[in-house]
Amino acid sequence: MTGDTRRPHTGRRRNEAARRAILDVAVELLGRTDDAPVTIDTIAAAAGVGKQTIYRWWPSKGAVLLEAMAERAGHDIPVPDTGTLRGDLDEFLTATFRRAGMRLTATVLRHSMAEAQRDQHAREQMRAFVGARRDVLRGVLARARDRGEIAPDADLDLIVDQAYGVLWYRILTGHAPLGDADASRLARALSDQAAATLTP
Amino acid sequence: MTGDTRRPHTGRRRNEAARRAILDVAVELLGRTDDAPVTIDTIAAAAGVGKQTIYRWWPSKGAVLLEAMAERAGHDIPVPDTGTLRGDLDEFLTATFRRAGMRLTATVLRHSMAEAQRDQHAREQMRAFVGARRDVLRGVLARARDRGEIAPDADLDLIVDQAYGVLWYRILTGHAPLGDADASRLARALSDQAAATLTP
Amino acid sequence: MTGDTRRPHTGRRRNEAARRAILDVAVELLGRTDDAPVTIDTIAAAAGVGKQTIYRWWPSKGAVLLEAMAERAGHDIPVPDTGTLRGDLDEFLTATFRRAGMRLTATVLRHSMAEAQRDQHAREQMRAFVGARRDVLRGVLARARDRGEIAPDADLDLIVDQAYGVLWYRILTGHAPLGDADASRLARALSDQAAATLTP
Amino acid sequence: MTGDTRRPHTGRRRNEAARRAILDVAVELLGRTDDAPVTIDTIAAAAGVGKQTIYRWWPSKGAVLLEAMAERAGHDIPVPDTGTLRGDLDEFLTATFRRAGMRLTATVLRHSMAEAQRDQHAREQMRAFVGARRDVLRGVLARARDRGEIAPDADLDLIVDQAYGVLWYRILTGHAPLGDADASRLARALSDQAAATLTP
DNA sequence: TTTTAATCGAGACGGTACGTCCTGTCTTTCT
DNA sequence: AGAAAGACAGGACGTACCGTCTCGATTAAAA
Repeated sequence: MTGDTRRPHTGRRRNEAARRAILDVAVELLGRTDDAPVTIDTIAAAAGVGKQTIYRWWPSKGAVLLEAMAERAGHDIPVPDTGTLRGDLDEFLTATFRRAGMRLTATVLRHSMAEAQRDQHAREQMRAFVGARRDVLRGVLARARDRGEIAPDADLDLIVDQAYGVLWYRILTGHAPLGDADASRLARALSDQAAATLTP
Repeated sequence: MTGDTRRPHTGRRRNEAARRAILDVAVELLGRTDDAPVTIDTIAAAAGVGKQTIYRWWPSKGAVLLEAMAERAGHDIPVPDTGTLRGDLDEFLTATFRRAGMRLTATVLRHSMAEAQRDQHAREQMRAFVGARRDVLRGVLARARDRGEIAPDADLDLIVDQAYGVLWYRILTGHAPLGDADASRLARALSDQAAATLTP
Repeated sequence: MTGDTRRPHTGRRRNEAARRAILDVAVELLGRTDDAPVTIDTIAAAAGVGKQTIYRWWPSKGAVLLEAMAERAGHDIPVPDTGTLRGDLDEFLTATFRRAGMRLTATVLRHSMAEAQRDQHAREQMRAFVGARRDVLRGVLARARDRGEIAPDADLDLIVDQAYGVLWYRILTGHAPLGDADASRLARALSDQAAATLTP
Repeated sequence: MTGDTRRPHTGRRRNEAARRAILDVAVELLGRTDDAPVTIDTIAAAAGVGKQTIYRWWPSKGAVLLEAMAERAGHDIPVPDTGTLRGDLDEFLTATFRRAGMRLTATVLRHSMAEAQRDQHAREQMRAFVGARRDVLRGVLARARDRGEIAPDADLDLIVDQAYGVLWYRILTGHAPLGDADASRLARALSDQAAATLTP
């Protein structure tokens, strides 16, 4: 194969430090409890960056915010392997709820979801983020199915929705916190639900 | 004894027609699919009303939107009475999902929840709205408990959270529609949860 | 002629106290040095009067302001009679400059003239007020002409304009105060001017 | 030695075309006979400019209007040099009255003076404008003094005040136009005043 | 004495302008 | 070519004011 399509890319290369600063500042500003709205000018100023540098790499404000959110809220929830569905769910939901229950993360998630309702780019990124988290949880359930812990007619997507539904609903309305006990109780209820057969 | 709460109230009285027009227009504009954001100027113009008339009665744009939303989304979901928890839940969730699944209502709910994340007044009104809907569903569960259909240690709040959690989660992320089958399956799962004792 | 078009005018009569309060408050507010604009709401509130009571009797804000101004600034400048033009002018201009030089009056005049540039009613009332003051001064000059103190070809209108021109110019631009010495010097210059014949 | 006042000034530079458009539009709108008040929104729209671009460079509406006025009304009145005070005054006042008597200019002057009564910034700019015009006329008088045409005790400021006083007084009240004959007669009267000694 | 009509204080209303803020683009200079 | 600085067009925000329109209460002449 001779076709070397490598383009030399003349000119200055993207400044990775700026990218980091922008995303870090975005998370920090999004996480503020005071209702001061997060603006591009604020982000640029706090990151010591020109506005154009932001718009060169992201299509809109929402896109920046959502990428910042996804970075923070998506990673480092380990995929558990306790051997039982209930154990796996308990561990996973506890870790997930703990993370989402942190004040900073919760605020970031709240405002990101709000942004996703207005900004098309943010909407798509939220879709991708949510899809990725769902896939992880579905993976846990799929493993349990392979172990025979799950009824063949169980609606796994609904179970995933129940888990993340409780999480987002509480974060967005703030009517109750996300506690460890809630995670455990929910884990038990959902594993029971997954095991139940449809025939009454 | 007639309660003499007579207040003299000198001066012109609030124009009820204007109030209606404002809320109606707000819902109509909120429900538009095109992502043109709903503006106070737009509402005022479309309702044939001065901006000050809006700000005289509502503290912020979000407050208007939330009141309009609550009026539309809260009412006319009947409280069922089939005699069984599962039947009641099925009926209630089916009606609720159907309503929330309507394109107009869903759009209104989405943007209302987004607004509630930025606007303090909207936030409080969303809290009240969500609380009222939860109370209705809790009432259904409480009646079932009186009939002995519910385990004494069941966490009713968590059950309510799952029901509305699934609803909001799907509306906000749009990853799946709210179908009748979903409502029924969820009704069955939740009634089973409620009935289950902790000691398996 | 039998047509008695007298309409008896049943109903409540105009409240003279309210009229006085409105005009007094208008002068007081107009005379404030702080640049807070004088509004109808402010006048009404300070006079303890409803806005409609103002608009029932005056066609616009400017009309109220101008009437208030005219009341204050027009009266009680006595028409002098010293026997000579120079003496009359000195007395009249000194009294006029003293009155117009008072801080309160000056501020009222300034803002009235400004109002007269925007408000049609105010404009007409200013025209009438200015005309009346000019007539008084022209009267002084006419008397002097009857005494033979004035050249036949003197332009009395121009002399009047010079006198009031200096007054308004200084009030409006504030570049110099209106002092007694100015009045006297101007009186002398203008009486000389009136006496001079055109043929050099 | 070249003064090295080099300031790097990074960033986009002020758009001179926008500045011109704003001032031109301001004059044009100020000069309209219909009494529609001149609005910042109107100026911005007619100049094809965002409102912020106006407020970035001028502190208030009045400041824009006054700068536009000063540009139009101040320039191109030549300083005469006929050799005699009377000739100089005649030429200067005739040119000045002609310019101020133009319908457009008169309207602009009227509304500018009105604005200067309410707006602090406009007030200061009016002060500067008036001062500059006075200085020019004082220059004419000073030259005549050097030629020995003026009495040592003449009050030159009062003479200047009479000239501009008549101008503004007529423009603002509109009780008489500014004609060439008025200018000439005033020129003669004022030159006589300047020449007269106090002790006749 | 009752009726009728006009005025009053209070205050909501439609409309318009204000001056601020924010978005996403464009321009300039430097690296 | 990328970056910081910052001006730009556009447009929404929430406030202020104008002049009009109720509302219930008051006051005076007419019936």
